[in-house]
Amino acid sequence: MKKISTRDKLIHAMADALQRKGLHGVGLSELLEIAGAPKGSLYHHFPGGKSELAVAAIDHISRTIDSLFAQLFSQRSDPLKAMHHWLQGALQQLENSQFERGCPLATIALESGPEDVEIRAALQRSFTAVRQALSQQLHAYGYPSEQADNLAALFVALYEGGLLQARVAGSSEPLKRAATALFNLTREQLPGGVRP
Amino acid sequence: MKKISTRDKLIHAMADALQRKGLHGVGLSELLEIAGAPKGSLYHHFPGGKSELAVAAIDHISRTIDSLFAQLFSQRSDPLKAMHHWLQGALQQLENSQFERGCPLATIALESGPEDVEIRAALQRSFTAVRQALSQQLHAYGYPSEQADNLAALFVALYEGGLLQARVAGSSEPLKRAATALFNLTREQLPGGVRP
DNA sequence: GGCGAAATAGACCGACCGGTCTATATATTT
DNA sequence: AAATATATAGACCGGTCGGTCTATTTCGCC
Repeated sequence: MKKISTRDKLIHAMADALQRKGLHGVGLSELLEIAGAPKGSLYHHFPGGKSELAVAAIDHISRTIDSLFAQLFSQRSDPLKAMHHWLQGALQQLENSQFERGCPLATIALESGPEDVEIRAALQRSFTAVRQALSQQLHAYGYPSEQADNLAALFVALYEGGLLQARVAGSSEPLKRAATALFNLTREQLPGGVRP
Repeated sequence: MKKISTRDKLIHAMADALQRKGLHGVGLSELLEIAGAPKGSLYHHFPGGKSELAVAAIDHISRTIDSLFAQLFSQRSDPLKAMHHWLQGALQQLENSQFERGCPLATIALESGPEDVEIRAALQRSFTAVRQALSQQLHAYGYPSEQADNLAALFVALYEGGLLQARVAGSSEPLKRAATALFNLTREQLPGGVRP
Protein backbone atom coordinates (compact mmCIF):
# COMPACT_ATOMS: atom_id res chain seq x y z
CA MET A 1 0.00 0.00 0.00
CA LYS A 2 2.51 2.51 1.16
CA LYS A 3 4.51 3.45 -1.86
CA ILE A 4 6.32 6.39 -0.38
CA SER A 5 10.02 6.05 -0.95
CA THR A 6 12.48 6.84 1.80
CA ARG A 7 13.72 9.71 -0.28
CA ASP A 8 10.25 11.21 -0.38
CA LYS A 9 9.69 10.60 3.30
CA LEU A 10 12.83 12.58 3.99
CA ILE A 11 11.70 15.41 1.76
CA HIS A 12 8.32 15.50 3.41
CA ALA A 13 9.85 15.48 6.85
CA MET A 14 12.08 18.40 5.90
CA ALA A 15 9.24 20.31 4.27
CA ASP A 16 7.17 19.84 7.39
CA ALA A 17 10.00 20.96 9.62
CA LEU A 18 10.72 24.01 7.49
CA GLN A 19 7.14 25.14 7.81
CA ARG A 20 7.02 24.67 11.56
CA LYS A 21 10.46 25.57 12.78
CA GLY A 22 12.79 26.48 9.97
CA LEU A 23 16.12 25.00 9.00
CA HIS A 24 18.18 25.78 12.09
CA GLY A 25 15.29 24.78 14.29
CA VAL A 26 15.38 21.09 13.37
CA GLY A 27 18.11 18.61 14.02
CA LEU A 28 18.94 15.65 11.85
CA SER A 29 17.86 13.28 14.58
CA GLU A 30 14.38 14.80 14.69
CA LEU A 31 14.18 14.77 10.93
CA LEU A 32 15.16 11.13 10.74
CA GLU A 33 12.69 10.19 13.41
CA ILE A 34 9.83 11.88 11.57
CA ALA A 35 10.85 10.22 8.36
CA GLY A 36 11.48 6.90 10.06
CA ALA A 37 14.80 6.52 8.30
CA PRO A 38 18.35 5.96 9.47
CA LYS A 39 21.16 8.35 8.88
CA GLY A 40 22.69 6.21 6.17
CA SER A 41 19.66 6.71 3.97
CA LEU A 42 19.85 10.46 4.27
CA TYR A 43 23.42 10.62 3.10
CA HIS A 44 22.78 8.01 0.45
CA HIS A 45 20.01 10.03 -1.18
CA PHE A 46 21.42 13.43 -0.33
CA PRO A 47 25.22 13.33 -0.18
CA GLY A 48 25.19 17.05 0.47
CA GLY A 49 23.48 16.43 3.79
CA LYS A 50 21.01 18.72 5.50
CA SER A 51 21.26 21.60 3.08
CA GLU A 52 20.88 19.45 -0.01
CA LEU A 53 17.77 17.96 1.54
CA ALA A 54 16.55 21.48 2.25
CA VAL A 55 16.96 22.40 -1.39
CA ALA A 56 15.02 19.32 -2.43
CA ALA A 57 12.29 20.23 0.04
CA ILE A 58 12.12 23.78 -1.26
CA ASP A 59 11.79 22.52 -4.81
CA HIS A 60 9.09 20.13 -3.71
CA ILE A 61 7.19 22.88 -1.95
CA SER A 62 7.57 25.08 -4.98
CA ARG A 63 6.02 22.46 -7.22
CA THR A 64 3.16 22.06 -4.76
CA ILE A 65 2.47 25.77 -4.90
CA ASP A 66 2.60 25.71 -8.68
CA SER A 67 -0.07 23.07 -8.92
CA LEU A 68 -2.17 24.72 -6.26
CA PHE A 69 -2.08 27.93 -8.26
CA ALA A 70 -2.88 26.13 -11.48
CA GLN A 71 -5.92 24.64 -9.84
CA LEU A 72 -6.95 27.89 -8.15
CA PHE A 73 -6.78 29.92 -11.33
CA SER A 74 -8.32 27.31 -13.59
CA GLN A 75 -11.62 27.26 -11.78
CA ARG A 76 -12.00 30.97 -11.21
CA SER A 77 -11.93 33.63 -13.87
CA ASP A 78 -11.28 36.42 -11.43
CA PRO A 79 -7.68 36.18 -10.16
CA LEU A 80 -8.55 38.37 -7.18
CA LYS A 81 -11.06 35.78 -6.09
CA ALA A 82 -8.43 33.12 -6.55
CA MET A 83 -6.04 35.07 -4.34
CA HIS A 84 -8.73 35.32 -1.75
CA HIS A 85 -9.12 31.56 -1.72
CA TRP A 86 -5.38 31.14 -1.51
CA LEU A 87 -5.22 33.28 1.59
CA GLN A 88 -8.23 31.55 3.08
CA GLY A 89 -6.53 28.21 2.66
CA ALA A 90 -3.34 29.41 4.28
CA LEU A 91 -5.31 30.83 7.16
CA GLN A 92 -7.18 27.60 7.61
CA GLN A 93 -3.96 25.65 7.78
CA LEU A 94 -2.54 28.12 10.27
CA GLU A 95 -5.55 27.88 12.54
CA ASN A 96 -5.75 24.11 12.32
CA SER A 97 -2.16 23.86 13.47
CA GLN A 98 -2.46 26.19 16.45
CA PHE A 99 -0.63 28.84 14.46
CA GLU A 100 2.45 26.74 13.95
CA ARG A 101 2.27 26.32 10.19
CA GLY A 102 2.78 29.47 8.22
CA CYS A 103 4.51 29.86 4.89
CA PRO A 104 6.79 26.85 4.38
CA LEU A 105 9.46 28.97 2.74
CA ALA A 106 9.44 32.12 4.82
CA THR A 107 11.48 30.93 7.78
CA ILE A 108 14.34 29.46 5.80
CA ALA A 109 14.21 32.52 3.57
CA LEU A 110 15.06 34.71 6.54
CA GLU A 111 17.46 32.25 8.12
CA SER A 112 19.55 31.84 5.02
CA GLY A 113 22.18 34.28 3.91
CA PRO A 114 23.85 35.02 0.60
CA GLU A 115 26.46 32.42 1.50
CA ASP A 116 23.87 29.64 1.29
CA VAL A 117 24.05 29.74 -2.46
CA GLU A 118 21.91 26.81 -3.46
CA ILE A 119 19.22 27.35 -0.88
CA ARG A 120 18.91 30.96 -1.91
CA ALA A 121 18.79 30.02 -5.56
CA ALA A 122 15.98 27.56 -4.91
CA LEU A 123 14.05 30.14 -2.90
CA GLN A 124 14.53 32.77 -5.53
CA ARG A 125 13.22 30.46 -8.24
CA SER A 126 10.16 29.70 -6.18
CA PHE A 127 9.27 33.26 -5.25
CA THR A 128 9.87 34.51 -8.76
CA ALA A 129 7.65 31.78 -10.16
CA VAL A 130 4.85 32.65 -7.78
CA ARG A 131 4.99 36.33 -8.63
CA GLN A 132 5.12 35.59 -12.32
CA ALA A 133 2.19 33.20 -12.24
CA LEU A 134 0.16 35.71 -10.35
CA SER A 135 1.16 38.62 -12.50
CA GLN A 136 0.29 36.72 -15.63
CA GLN A 137 -3.20 36.04 -14.35
CA LEU A 138 -3.71 39.66 -13.41
CA HIS A 139 -2.47 40.75 -16.80
CA ALA A 140 -4.82 38.37 -18.56
CA TYR A 141 -7.57 39.83 -16.43
CA GLY A 142 -6.90 43.33 -17.69
CA TYR A 143 -4.16 44.90 -15.63
CA PRO A 144 -1.32 46.46 -17.62
CA SER A 145 1.72 44.27 -17.18
CA GLU A 146 3.65 46.78 -15.10
CA GLN A 147 0.75 47.15 -12.73
CA ALA A 148 0.21 43.41 -12.68
CA ASP A 149 3.81 42.86 -11.60
CA ASN A 150 3.43 45.38 -8.83
CA LEU A 151 0.19 43.94 -7.59
CA ALA A 152 1.63 40.43 -7.65
CA ALA A 153 4.47 41.50 -5.39
CA LEU A 154 1.96 43.15 -3.10
CA PHE A 155 -0.15 40.03 -2.81
CA VAL A 156 2.86 37.91 -1.97
CA ALA A 157 3.85 40.49 0.63
CA LEU A 158 0.34 40.35 2.06
CA TYR A 159 0.59 36.57 2.29
CA GLU A 160 4.02 36.57 3.92
CA GLY A 161 3.54 39.56 6.14
CA GLY A 162 0.03 38.59 7.08
CA LEU A 163 0.98 35.06 8.09
CA LEU A 164 3.93 36.36 10.07
CA GLN A 165 1.76 38.76 12.01
CA ALA A 166 -0.91 36.15 12.59
CA ARG A 167 1.61 33.70 13.94
CA VAL A 168 3.07 36.18 16.38
CA ALA A 169 -0.38 37.31 17.46
CA GLY A 170 -1.65 33.77 17.78
CA SER A 171 -4.71 35.02 15.97
CA SER A 172 -5.91 35.28 12.42
CA GLU A 173 -7.01 38.83 12.93
CA PRO A 174 -3.98 40.64 11.52
CA LEU A 175 -4.05 38.64 8.30
CA LYS A 176 -7.79 39.03 7.96
CA ARG A 177 -7.55 42.77 8.47
CA ALA A 178 -4.69 43.20 6.02
CA ALA A 179 -6.50 41.12 3.43
CA THR A 180 -9.73 43.04 3.93
CA ALA A 181 -7.91 46.30 3.44
CA LEU A 182 -6.31 45.17 0.22
CA PHE A 183 -9.43 43.62 -1.26
CA ASN A 184 -11.43 46.73 -0.47
CA LEU A 185 -8.82 48.80 -2.23
CA THR A 186 -8.65 46.63 -5.33
CA ARG A 187 -12.40 46.39 -5.57
CA GLU A 188 -12.66 50.11 -5.91
CA GLN A 189 -10.09 50.33 -8.60
CA LEU A 190 -10.56 48.93 -12.07
CA PRO A 191 -7.71 47.38 -13.96
CA GLY A 192 -5.65 50.07 -15.55
CA GLY A 193 -6.38 52.56 -12.85
CA VAL A 194 -8.82 54.33 -15.07
CA ARG A 195 -12.25 55.07 -13.82
CA PRO A 196 -15.34 55.25 -15.99
CA MET B 1 34.23 58.64 25.89
CA LYS B 2 32.76 55.20 25.57
CA LYS B 3 29.91 54.99 27.99
CA ILE B 4 28.32 51.88 26.61
CA SER B 5 27.79 49.39 29.38
CA THR B 6 28.53 45.73 28.85
CA ARG B 7 24.87 45.03 29.24
CA ASP B 8 24.04 47.37 26.38
CA LYS B 9 26.83 45.99 24.23
CA LEU B 10 25.32 42.56 24.66
CA ILE B 11 21.88 43.82 23.74
CA HIS B 12 23.22 45.55 20.67
CA ALA B 13 25.14 42.48 19.61
CA MET B 14 22.01 40.38 19.93
CA ALA B 15 19.86 42.92 18.11
CA ASP B 16 22.38 42.98 15.31
CA ALA B 17 22.52 39.21 15.13
CA LEU B 18 18.72 38.90 15.14
CA GLN B 19 18.47 41.19 12.18
CA ARG B 20 21.13 39.39 10.18
CA LYS B 21 20.74 35.75 11.10
CA GLY B 22 18.05 35.20 13.64
CA LEU B 23 18.21 33.54 17.03
CA HIS B 24 19.23 30.01 16.07
CA GLY B 25 21.69 31.38 13.59
CA VAL B 26 24.03 32.91 16.17
CA GLY B 27 26.04 31.16 18.80
CA LEU B 28 26.94 32.58 22.16
CA SER B 29 30.59 32.67 21.21
CA GLU B 30 29.87 34.87 18.21
CA LEU B 31 27.63 37.08 20.29
CA LEU B 32 30.27 37.51 22.96
CA GLU B 33 32.93 38.27 20.42
CA ILE B 34 30.84 41.01 18.82
CA ALA B 35 30.06 42.45 22.21
CA GLY B 36 33.63 42.04 23.43
CA ALA B 37 32.46 40.50 26.65
CA PRO B 38 33.16 37.25 28.45
CA LYS B 39 30.61 34.62 29.19
CA GLY B 40 30.44 35.55 32.85
CA SER B 41 29.07 38.97 32.01
CA LEU B 42 26.29 37.55 29.92
CA TYR B 43 25.02 35.31 32.68
CA HIS B 44 25.52 38.02 35.24
CA HIS B 45 23.29 40.50 33.42
CA PHE B 46 20.97 37.90 31.92
CA PRO B 47 20.67 34.87 34.20
CA GLY B 48 18.14 33.45 31.78
CA GLY B 49 20.86 33.16 29.15
CA LYS B 50 20.41 33.49 25.44
CA SER B 51 16.65 33.76 25.41
CA GLU B 52 16.51 36.37 28.15
CA LEU B 53 19.00 38.41 26.17
CA ALA B 54 16.83 37.94 23.11
CA VAL B 55 13.83 39.33 24.96
CA ALA B 56 15.86 42.34 26.05
CA ALA B 57 16.99 42.86 22.46
CA ILE B 58 13.42 42.63 21.19
CA ASP B 59 12.31 45.20 23.73
CA HIS B 60 15.18 47.44 22.74
CA ILE B 61 14.32 47.15 19.07
CA SER B 62 10.70 47.84 19.87
CA ARG B 63 11.59 51.06 21.64
CA THR B 64 13.75 52.07 18.69
CA ILE B 65 10.83 51.59 16.34
CA ASP B 66 8.57 53.57 18.64
CA SER B 67 10.82 56.57 18.59
CA LEU B 68 11.40 56.29 14.86
CA PHE B 69 7.66 56.34 14.35
CA ALA B 70 7.22 59.26 16.69
CA GLN B 71 9.76 61.20 14.69
CA LEU B 72 8.36 60.12 11.33
CA PHE B 73 4.81 61.11 12.18
CA SER B 74 5.67 64.31 13.96
CA GLN B 75 7.22 65.93 10.93
CA ARG B 76 4.70 64.80 8.35
CA SER B 77 1.00 65.39 8.51
CA ASP B 78 0.21 62.73 5.94
CA PRO B 79 0.72 59.30 7.54
CA LEU B 80 0.93 57.70 4.11
CA LYS B 81 3.92 59.86 3.36
CA ALA B 82 5.39 58.84 6.67
CA MET B 83 4.93 55.19 5.79
CA HIS B 84 6.63 55.81 2.51
CA HIS B 85 9.64 57.23 4.30
CA TRP B 86 9.63 54.29 6.68
CA LEU B 87 9.82 51.84 3.83
CA GLN B 88 12.45 53.92 2.08
CA GLY B 89 14.61 53.82 5.16
CA ALA B 90 14.26 50.07 5.53
CA LEU B 91 15.13 49.63 1.88
CA GLN B 92 18.17 51.80 2.25
CA GLN B 93 19.41 49.76 5.16
CA LEU B 94 18.80 46.56 3.24
CA GLU B 95 20.75 47.77 0.24
CA ASN B 96 23.60 49.17 2.29
CA SER B 97 24.04 45.79 3.94
CA GLN B 98 24.07 43.72 0.76
CA PHE B 99 20.57 42.57 1.58
CA GLU B 100 21.51 41.06 4.90
CA ARG B 101 19.59 43.37 7.19
CA GLY B 102 15.85 43.10 6.94
CA CYS B 103 13.33 43.43 9.70
CA PRO B 104 15.09 42.82 13.01
CA LEU B 105 12.11 40.99 14.45
CA ALA B 106 10.90 38.93 11.52
CA THR B 107 13.38 36.08 11.69
CA ILE B 108 12.97 35.35 15.37
CA ALA B 109 9.25 35.75 14.93
CA LEU B 110 9.22 32.82 12.54
CA GLU B 111 11.82 30.80 14.41
CA SER B 112 10.01 30.97 17.71
CA GLY B 113 7.07 28.80 18.61
CA PRO B 114 4.29 29.07 21.15
CA GLU B 115 6.56 27.30 23.63
CA ASP B 116 8.93 30.28 23.69
CA VAL B 117 6.55 32.15 25.92
CA GLU B 118 8.51 35.25 26.77
CA ILE B 119 9.98 35.78 23.36
CA ARG B 120 6.56 35.51 21.81
CA ALA B 121 5.10 37.89 24.35
CA ALA B 122 7.77 40.47 23.59
CA LEU B 123 7.20 40.11 19.87
CA GLN B 124 3.48 40.39 20.25
CA ARG B 125 3.81 43.57 22.28
CA SER B 126 6.02 45.08 19.63
CA PHE B 127 3.91 44.20 16.62
CA THR B 128 0.73 45.27 18.34
CA ALA B 129 2.28 48.60 19.29
CA VAL B 130 3.39 49.24 15.72
CA ARG B 131 -0.03 48.49 14.30
CA GLN B 132 -1.70 50.62 16.92
CA ALA B 133 0.58 53.58 16.40
CA LEU B 134 0.01 53.40 12.69
CA SER B 135 -3.71 52.90 12.96
CA GLN B 136 -4.01 55.86 15.27
CA GLN B 137 -2.27 58.10 12.77
CA LEU B 138 -4.47 56.89 9.96
CA HIS B 139 -7.53 57.45 12.09
CA ALA B 140 -6.45 60.98 12.95
CA TYR B 141 -5.96 61.54 9.25
CA GLY B 142 -9.55 60.66 8.51
CA TYR B 143 -9.89 56.90 8.13
CA PRO B 144 -12.66 55.30 10.14
CA SER B 145 -11.05 53.34 12.93
CA GLU B 146 -12.00 49.96 11.55
CA GLN B 147 -10.51 50.82 8.21
CA ALA B 148 -7.47 52.33 9.88
CA ASP B 149 -6.81 49.08 11.75
CA ASN B 150 -7.07 47.12 8.55
CA LEU B 151 -4.78 49.41 6.65
CA ALA B 152 -2.24 49.37 9.45
CA ALA B 153 -2.05 45.59 9.29
CA LEU B 154 -1.65 45.81 5.55
CA PHE B 155 1.24 48.25 5.80
CA VAL B 156 3.03 46.07 8.29
CA ALA B 157 2.47 43.11 5.99
CA LEU B 158 3.89 45.13 3.11
CA TYR B 159 6.95 45.92 5.17
CA GLU B 160 7.53 42.35 6.32
CA GLY B 161 6.58 40.63 3.11
CA GLY B 162 8.36 43.16 0.97
CA LEU B 163 11.61 42.92 2.88
CA LEU B 164 11.44 39.15 2.82
CA GLN B 165 11.00 39.06 -0.93
CA ALA B 166 13.73 41.63 -1.46
CA ARG B 167 16.17 39.64 0.63
CA VAL B 168 15.53 36.45 -1.26
CA ALA B 169 15.71 38.23 -4.59
CA GLY B 170 18.86 40.11 -3.63
CA SER B 171 17.14 43.12 -5.12
CA SER B 172 14.93 45.91 -3.92
CA GLU B 173 12.58 45.43 -6.82
CA PRO B 174 9.92 43.28 -5.15
CA LEU B 175 9.56 45.68 -2.25
CA LYS B 176 9.50 48.68 -4.54
CA ARG B 177 6.86 47.09 -6.71
CA ALA B 178 4.67 46.06 -3.80
CA ALA B 179 4.95 49.51 -2.28
CA THR B 180 4.14 51.19 -5.57
CA ALA B 181 1.06 49.05 -5.95
CA LEU B 182 -0.21 49.90 -2.49
CA PHE B 183 0.49 53.61 -2.70
CA ASN B 184 -1.22 53.81 -6.05
CA LEU B 185 -4.25 52.12 -4.58
CA THR B 186 -4.44 54.31 -1.52
CA ARG B 187 -3.94 57.46 -3.53
CA GLU B 188 -7.04 56.71 -5.54
CA GLN B 189 -9.15 56.10 -2.53
CA LEU B 190 -10.11 58.77 -0.07
CA PRO B 191 -10.39 58.03 3.62
CA GLY B 192 -13.73 56.47 4.35
CA GLY B 193 -13.91 54.80 1.00
CA VAL B 194 -16.35 57.35 -0.24
CA ARG B 195 -15.75 59.15 -3.48
CA PRO B 196 -16.89 62.68 -4.20
C1' DG C 1 20.05 -18.99 -7.83
C1' DG C 2 23.73 -15.98 -7.95
C1' DC C 3 25.79 -11.52 -8.65
C1' DG C 4 26.35 -6.54 -8.29
C1' DA C 5 24.24 -2.28 -7.26
C1' DA C 6 21.22 0.31 -4.35
C1' DA C 7 19.56 1.13 -0.07
C1' DT C 8 19.32 0.63 4.91
C1' DA C 9 21.31 0.56 9.37
C1' DG C 10 23.56 2.65 13.14
C1' DA C 11 28.07 3.00 15.67
C1' DC C 12 31.17 6.50 15.87
C1' DC C 13 33.51 11.21 15.65
C1' DG C 14 35.20 15.91 16.43
C1' DA C 15 33.26 20.40 16.84
C1' DC C 16 30.47 23.40 18.92
C1' DC C 17 26.33 24.36 21.50
C1' DG C 18 24.28 26.72 25.71
C1' DG C 19 25.10 26.79 30.44
C1' DT C 20 27.59 26.39 35.18
C1' DC C 21 31.03 27.49 38.36
C1' DT C 22 34.95 29.43 40.73
C1' DA C 23 38.25 33.06 40.84
C1' DT C 24 39.54 37.73 40.29
C1' DA C 25 38.99 42.52 39.62
C1' DT C 26 36.41 46.80 40.09
C1' DA C 27 33.21 49.88 42.10
C1' DT C 28 30.46 51.45 45.95
C1' DT C 29 29.57 52.27 50.61
C1' DT C 30 30.84 53.07 55.27
C1' DA D 1 40.87 51.73 54.43
C1' DA D 2 37.94 48.03 55.12
C1' DA D 3 34.00 45.72 53.81
C1' DT D 4 30.68 44.51 50.54
C1' DA D 5 28.28 44.30 46.31
C1' DT D 6 28.84 44.27 41.39
C1' DA D 7 30.93 42.95 37.38
C1' DT D 8 34.45 40.60 34.57
C1' DA D 9 36.97 36.61 33.23
C1' DG D 10 37.31 32.15 31.29
C1' DA D 11 38.08 27.13 32.40
C1' DC D 12 35.07 23.54 32.26
C1' DC D 13 30.99 20.35 31.31
C1' DG D 14 27.53 17.27 29.31
C1' DG D 15 24.78 17.13 25.40
C1' DT D 16 23.77 17.53 20.76
C1' DC D 17 25.02 18.98 16.34
C1' DG D 18 26.01 17.63 11.34
C1' DG D 19 28.71 14.37 9.12
C1' DT D 20 31.60 9.97 8.09
C1' DC D 21 32.31 5.18 7.77
C1' DT D 22 31.67 0.24 7.68
C1' DA D 23 28.51 -3.56 7.79
C1' DT D 24 24.43 -5.62 6.37
C1' DT D 25 20.18 -6.18 3.92
C1' DT D 26 17.30 -5.76 -0.06
C1' DC D 27 16.52 -5.46 -4.81
C1' DG D 28 16.95 -5.76 -10.00
C1' DC D 29 18.72 -8.41 -13.43
C1' DC D 30 21.12 -12.25 -16.04
